[in-house]
Amino acid sequence: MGRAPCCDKANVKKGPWSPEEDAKLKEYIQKHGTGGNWIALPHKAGLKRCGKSCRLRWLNYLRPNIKHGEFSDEEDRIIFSLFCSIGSRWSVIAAQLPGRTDNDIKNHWNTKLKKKMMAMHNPSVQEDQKPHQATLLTVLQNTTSSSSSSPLSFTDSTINSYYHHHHHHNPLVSFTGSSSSSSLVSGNSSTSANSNILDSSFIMGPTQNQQVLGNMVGGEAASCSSSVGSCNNKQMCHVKAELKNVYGGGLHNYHRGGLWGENLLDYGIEEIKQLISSDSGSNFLFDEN
DNA sequence: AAGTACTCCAACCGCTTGTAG
DNA sequence: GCTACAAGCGGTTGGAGTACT
Repeated sequence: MGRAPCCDKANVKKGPWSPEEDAKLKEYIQKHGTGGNWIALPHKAGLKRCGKSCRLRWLNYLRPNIKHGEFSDEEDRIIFSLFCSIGSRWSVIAAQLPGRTDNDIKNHWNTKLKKKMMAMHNPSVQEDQKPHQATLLTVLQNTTSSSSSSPLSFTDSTINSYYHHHHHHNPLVSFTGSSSSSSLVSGNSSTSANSNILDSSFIMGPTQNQQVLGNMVGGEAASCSSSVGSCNNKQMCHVKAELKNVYGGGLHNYHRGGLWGENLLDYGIEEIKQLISSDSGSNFLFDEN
């Protein structure tokens, strides 16, 4: 059986795009748009390419306002922060970074940020160890104990200012803390003691509904180690449902009765710290298994 | 200078999701 | 509700470029 091919592979060119092909595709789309049908587009545009290939080329390279080149520290911070919140949902992360594509961010993560994170997580860690093996907790701890000049250190003001400036709403990472201490969670001993729990856990809201904030794509319990796309666990489905809320219903619907039982925006940074470092036996640290 | 190892990124593959009929 | 198809997505790969020995 198997899946039917999306196009006639025999008559389709593969590999790098030539400048001529780029020009054809760009010209066609600028004139006629995509028409909502990528499958038919290459034929109409006179290209011997798969529709998927055209779509990818357009979205990742030819589309106007695409930003190429170095990622700024601020972008790094945002990517890192969102990764901690929702995992490898590159398209969602890309939506928060105007001009960046999911592919771009994914590549950037895999080639740069992953290593930075591993270095922070454990300087002696082997290169081939997957970033998934780091926990949200350790990341946060490292993050917060780093100097503010670190590319991977966050400030609530940094993130807030970014979103206020660009998007008004940040559904996934919003801190209302006014403290300049720049930490989401303090790296205190109580959190350290819970690291093993967090290794295979999701961070849960303080309420009993046990909805998922998001996972750190970590650990076997999460079973999302290699592919979120193919991950069929219910946590991921839940994240997707929440994201749907975010983008479909807006921020205010997102947290209400959702992740935290109330709007996360209503929490100050200190309260968030408390939530995270609170009683290890509570539902806050909830091991799915 | 030549060979090898490593890095980066464009592009591909195949699975999931959305939707029209 | 079911099926088929297209779009979207995320993981993976291949090759070009660069660094190292």
